[in-house]
Amino acid sequence: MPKPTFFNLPDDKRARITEFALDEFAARPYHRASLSRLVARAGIAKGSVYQYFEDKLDLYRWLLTEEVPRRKAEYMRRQSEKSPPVTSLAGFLRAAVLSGVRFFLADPRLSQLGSAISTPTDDPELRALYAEATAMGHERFTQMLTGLVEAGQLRGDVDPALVARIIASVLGSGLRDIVLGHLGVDVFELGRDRSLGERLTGAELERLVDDILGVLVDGLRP
Amino acid sequence: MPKPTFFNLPDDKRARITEFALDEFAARPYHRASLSRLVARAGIAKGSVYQYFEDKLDLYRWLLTEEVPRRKAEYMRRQSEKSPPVTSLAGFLRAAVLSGVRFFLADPRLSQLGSAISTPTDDPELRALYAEATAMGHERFTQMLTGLVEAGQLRGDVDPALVARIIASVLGSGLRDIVLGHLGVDVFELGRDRSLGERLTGAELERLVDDILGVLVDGLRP
DNA sequence: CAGTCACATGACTCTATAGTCATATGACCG
DNA sequence: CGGTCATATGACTATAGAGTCATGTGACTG
Repeated sequence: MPKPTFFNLPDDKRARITEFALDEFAARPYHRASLSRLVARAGIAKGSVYQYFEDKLDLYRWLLTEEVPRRKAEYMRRQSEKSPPVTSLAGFLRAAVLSGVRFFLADPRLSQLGSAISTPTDDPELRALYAEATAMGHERFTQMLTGLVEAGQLRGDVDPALVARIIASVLGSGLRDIVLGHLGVDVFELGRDRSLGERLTGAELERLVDDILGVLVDGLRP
Repeated sequence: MPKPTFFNLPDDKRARITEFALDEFAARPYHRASLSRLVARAGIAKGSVYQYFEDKLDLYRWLLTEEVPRRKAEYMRRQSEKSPPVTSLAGFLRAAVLSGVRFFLADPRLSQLGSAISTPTDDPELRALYAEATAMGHERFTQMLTGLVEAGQLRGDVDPALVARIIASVLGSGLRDIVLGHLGVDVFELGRDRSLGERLTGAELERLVDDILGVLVDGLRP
């Protein structure tokens, strides 16, 4: 947890530091992210970081478990207000896929950071952090699927936890790879130049999502 | 490319160095892997590494583009000799999934290294290396799928390259996550203690694969 | 005005890395 | 035996990172 000093900071200064921290930790894996570079860019002294946070991991943990989820939830809330509630499998998945891609394109930094929790790491401390963050999302997702099975919208002959993992792998890293492959760019390029994401028109996006959904819902059989 | 000196080495010495190099680069992402640790474990001098290779990347590139594919191809060849040739979609996918999981469990080190090519990286040199290695596999896979469409085994209304990506995401990182989630272990734990993989019995494996295939082939609809 | 308190600073320590290089070893040859 | 050539070595250099700490600053207070 950040120290009180961090929250006592003037809003604009705290916001500026947060932005540069998001930049730094989204652009590089944790161990390659550099506090020296962060402070140089943000225009603060090295020692100040340790006035605000316990250490590097404390800063990263705060971004990952507080700041990113807060921003993502806000984004998702705004999205879901625009569209009607869904009950069908296709509707549920369509909403999930579309908002996933849109969030991804809207702020690649955030989803890059968010997706870090599903990458394997050799560092035990990071692993614990990632496991904690992953477990929350996975459990909520499995519950939603169980609801769909009970409503007769989803085949019930397969373990919902397994189905959750399959869908998660397609909609998680899989979706990222598909969109990036379609755009012909790399996550880190996208992070540096957000306008690259605008290459994907609304119509192309719908087409892409419908194709993925078609395969997920109806399978690969002709 | 390794220097001639490396290939002039006595077979057992070269093999020992290769083993420790596989250990080191499988256990840690490239930038966290340490040549100092490698030479300490392998019992050679730091300078010797530079008698054998241009630099760290040269060693890593050799492992990734020569040694790992050679070993994987060997493994796959032995596997396919045991089973009859397949032409149906289900048969094709079943063989792909089963051999994928088995290879994964047989030597987590190799598949860990092999899967590194599909992880995003901020390092341009690594990205070029990974892109080269990925492109080869992806193209071959798309061609096989096109063949299945022509044989009427696979729906043809969706871009084969997209289907290839969906399947690849499920059978690639997705499959890894599913098996690991099922075992309740982590790739790096598995790499350190190979016996963990034996917790998954043959029957459980078949069941798991059939479930994944069922979802892939028939879709999520009840 | 003197004192206190929260915050800011950047030079510094400690540690680890990739890569270098002068020197040594030892097998083989004339 | 003397010399040459491939190979081995580990102390050393250069670089970069996280984290520390003594010192400074400036606003508010009695």
